[in-house]
Amino acid sequence: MKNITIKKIAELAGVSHMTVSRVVNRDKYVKEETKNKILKIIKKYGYEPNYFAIGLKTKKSKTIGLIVGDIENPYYSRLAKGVINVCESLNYNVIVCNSQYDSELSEKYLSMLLSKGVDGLIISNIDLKVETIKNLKEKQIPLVFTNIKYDIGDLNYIKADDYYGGKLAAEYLVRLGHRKIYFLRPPDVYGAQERIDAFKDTMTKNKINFDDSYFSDFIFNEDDSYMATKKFISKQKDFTAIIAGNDFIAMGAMEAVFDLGLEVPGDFSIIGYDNLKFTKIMRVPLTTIKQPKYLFGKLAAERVIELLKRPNKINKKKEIVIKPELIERLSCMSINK
Amino acid sequence: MKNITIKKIAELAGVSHMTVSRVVNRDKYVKEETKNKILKIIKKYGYEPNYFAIGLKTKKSKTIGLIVGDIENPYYSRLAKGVINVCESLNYNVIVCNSQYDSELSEKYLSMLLSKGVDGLIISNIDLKVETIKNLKEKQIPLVFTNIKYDIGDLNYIKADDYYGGKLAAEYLVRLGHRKIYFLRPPDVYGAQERIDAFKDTMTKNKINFDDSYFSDFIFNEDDSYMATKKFISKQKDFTAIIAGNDFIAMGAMEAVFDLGLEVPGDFSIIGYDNLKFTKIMRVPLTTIKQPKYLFGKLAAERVIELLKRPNKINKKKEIVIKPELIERLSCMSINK
DNA sequence: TTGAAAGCGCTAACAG
DNA sequence: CTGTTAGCGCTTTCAA
Repeated sequence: MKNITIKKIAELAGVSHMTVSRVVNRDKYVKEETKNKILKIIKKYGYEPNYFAIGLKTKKSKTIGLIVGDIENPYYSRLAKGVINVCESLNYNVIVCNSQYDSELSEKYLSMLLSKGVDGLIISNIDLKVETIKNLKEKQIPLVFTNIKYDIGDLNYIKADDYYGGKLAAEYLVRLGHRKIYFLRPPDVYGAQERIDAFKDTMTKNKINFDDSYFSDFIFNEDDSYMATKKFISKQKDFTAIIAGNDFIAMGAMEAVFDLGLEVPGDFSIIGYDNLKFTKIMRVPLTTIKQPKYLFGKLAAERVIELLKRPNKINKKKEIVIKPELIERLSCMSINK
Repeated sequence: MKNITIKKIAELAGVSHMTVSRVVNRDKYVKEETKNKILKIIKKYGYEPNYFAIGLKTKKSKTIGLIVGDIENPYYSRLAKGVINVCESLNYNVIVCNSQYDSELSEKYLSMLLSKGVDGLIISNIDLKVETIKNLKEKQIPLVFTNIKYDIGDLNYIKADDYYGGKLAAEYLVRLGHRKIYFLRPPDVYGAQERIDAFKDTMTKNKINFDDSYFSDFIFNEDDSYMATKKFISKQKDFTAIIAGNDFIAMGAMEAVFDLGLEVPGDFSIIGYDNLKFTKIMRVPLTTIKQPKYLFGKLAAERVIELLKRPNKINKKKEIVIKPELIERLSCMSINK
């Protein structure tokens, strides 16, 4: 019943297995008549070519590997959707690995993916060892990074213009008259530093003083953010605005402000980052910076598949940069007199 | 440089490739000395056994297939995280397919997964043809369904007690004194009907009249819900509560109520379903029914891997039922005098 | 404890 | 247009 092989089909059709192979692979050199006959038998017995045998010969898996930080985070799940939808429409499957932001785990999953012969790799915001990347390059495997950057030449990137995004947020608050702006730092992901740089540059350009006390430690989730916000507010009373490293951080910050009996945006203007879905239905709809996450995934998938179809391009660098966008809602207000 | 095979390692070590195979597979019948020598060479040349060759012989892929409705939906992404984390910790990878709630696509992805020789399958809330399921059963492939049910015996399920969940919601509102409760119906996923039944039973038991006008059409997302809510409120003025089929539906409903200049819970009590993360930071923190989504994924993965290790159990039915839980927040109020 | 032989199911290369 | 041969890289079986 099971395991119908190409040979059995050939036998049943009274031809050699090669003729069957040709039919399966749509080779044109098969007589119409023989072809139809074989097709009928294939259908009747539900023959499916053996994936491993094909892989063994062709070294192709029709599978793409995707490593993300945390698939539950809407940022990644939307990106993953972009990747999966594109891949599936082109008859590739995607193995999703959840690194939990752990770079050792990332390395482990990477080697699992490699050993499964994935045809291409999309690595999202994960920090790998430079040595690992170099190995990957040597292996000539199509490789696209999203929102991360390495000091190695000729890699493929899909990334947001984070400096620009950071500037968008900082300039907006400054324009609203804010001078003392607290920065709740996101984890040390790619882009974080550029956004901090943009903040500092904006402050400097506008002749606003600031120092290290304007920056929190790394904040990993909304609970961290809640604590950090309560802490800084209790210490310093003259801040009027908060830049949150991402929307979850903004969420925690907003909760903290409310729990202290203060108002958003009355006492604190808050701006987030990412424009996750929930931001528009928050207690105070959140002003934030929009990142096209689905697009990151889609472009990354398209690029990786292009690369695997044209191996000569693999070592050509390509960088696609996407501009983020300010989404104004109600969590920021002007304090200009 | 590339493609170091077992034979090359054998040659380098001056043994047969079988001895290398034994070392790789931790067979004990290898002299300590030879073993170490081979291990050293393996490490030196970075030898990795070829996945396809192994698969061709063993028919095992160390891969699990997961089909979800929409990976971007927090319900599925959290479930997927449960699946992925468990699988990865046991050295399985997972191919994630995004069916977009389309049952034809689901069938297509299913056959892609099958042709890739996945060792097991987790199918989440997706409606497949009964015939397809039967085929799957014949193939003896480990198979676990989450939150869906078929009229075929001896299948493996991980599911929530949806009747109980529905009852929880309905009884809660009735207890608060509500009599005219509008039901915003979720898409026709598994469990939806049981929750509606629970609602009807609760109403009947409490001698509360209701009819078809108490139920909306199927609602697929927050925008649908927004429209549907505006519509029913404009028509009927005496409803005091809304049961939303899921939290996104509740989100749309709440927006609509506010946009009509009405209050939650003052004019309408709203209860959601799922307890997604964002519900606690909504404009009015949402009372909802908690479903342990990570647990669904975790249990499904554990079960599927158990099954593939004990093939004799594959056709034994097992149903794990999880009780949902009421999470009281601020979106419902008592109207008892 | 080790090795030789066979073969998993397919495709590439060539011959007819 | 069709068939033969060889071999991808490994494991299973059996023999030594």
